[in-house]
Amino acid sequence: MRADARKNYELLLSVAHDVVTEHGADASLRDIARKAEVGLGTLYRHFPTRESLLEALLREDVDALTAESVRLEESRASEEALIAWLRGCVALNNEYRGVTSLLTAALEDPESALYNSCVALHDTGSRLLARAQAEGMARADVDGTDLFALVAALAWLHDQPALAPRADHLLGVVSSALLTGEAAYAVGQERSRA
Amino acid sequence: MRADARKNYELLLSVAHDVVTEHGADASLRDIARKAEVGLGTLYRHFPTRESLLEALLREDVDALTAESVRLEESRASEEALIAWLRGCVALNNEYRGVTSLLTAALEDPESALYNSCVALHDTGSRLLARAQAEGMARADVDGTDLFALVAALAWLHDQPALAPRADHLLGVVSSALLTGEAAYAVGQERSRA
DNA sequence: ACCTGAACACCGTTCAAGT
DNA sequence: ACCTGAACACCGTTCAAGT
Repeated sequence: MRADARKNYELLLSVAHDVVTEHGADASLRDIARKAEVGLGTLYRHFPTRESLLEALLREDVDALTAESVRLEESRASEEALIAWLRGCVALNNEYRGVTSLLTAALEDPESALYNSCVALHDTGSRLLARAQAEGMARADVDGTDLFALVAALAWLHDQPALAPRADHLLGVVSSALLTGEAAYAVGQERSRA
Repeated sequence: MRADARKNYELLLSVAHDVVTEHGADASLRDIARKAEVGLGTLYRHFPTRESLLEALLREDVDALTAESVRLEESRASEEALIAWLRGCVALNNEYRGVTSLLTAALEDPESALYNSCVALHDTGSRLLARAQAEGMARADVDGTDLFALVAALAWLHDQPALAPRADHLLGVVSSALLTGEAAYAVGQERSRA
């Protein structure tokens, strides 16, 4: 990439971070180009779709969560690891407002720039879920897509001003549904101590 | 209301029903006016906001669900009534795509045309929840807003093409989290017989 | 190679002018 | 009273013209 192009790319990404933080994932692309003092075509050249821009904004976080999940799988009890990952994945979705619908839509669109990130999250969660199920700590009638859906639903709640205050509490409620008897009890205890 | 105005009102509502069914709650208002062969200002005169249009589209359903809840409260066991209402409320939210975010946003905006419908649903659910809790059939650490949030989250899942196939199953998972020991077991049995 | 911004086809919303 | 549609200020997306 030419030096001037690289500079524009970095600048756009930095401005996009600010604008998307303020206005959410459906922020005006025109606005981003304007604030970066760059032609609208330059934005489209570097980020041909809204998804590709968000992919660039989220990539680091997705990689970090993936790496974290490896650590969780090695060092924590399966039910603890599963819930910790769930919290992390919800937090990732809440990095920017409105990202959850985009990420969810990408799950069945291999052409989407967010597809790989999506699948990475889906598969990471699936593995932690499968381990917890193998140990009898998570209910057997949910699969990786169910887990993805629950994460998305909880993240969506956080984006709704009227419901955001309850989102964290409901994460606990849903977690307890995900885990089986003893494990659910333990999470409940943890939560009531907090 | 003058006869010609009434005719336009009914026509707009009928066209809006079709267009919103096809394109969801964020359908183009221009498109609705165009298809009704009516000036754009006429649409705005009858429905000053998008919310007021959706309110008119949903009113009957909200009333029906409210009436149904009275019957449920009188004739069914508290845990059964709660879950039946939850299913009904999710179904109402899924009448048109994208209605859930509007309904949720209205919950804390008394100026919204959807505010009354929203509060009606919230309070109806709260009453059924309180009864189930009083009988020890529902967990005590959720309130009416939590219930509303769970309904909204489940309805939102139904709007996501990638997750819609799991929405009904997850309704069962969430229901089991809502109910306490014996009641949750009963719902589980019901579901595995289905 | 890369950048620019006008052009096109859409929105939501308002409001002066008509009947 | 009620209706109409032009006008305004925005979008996303494309692409000919420039450097």
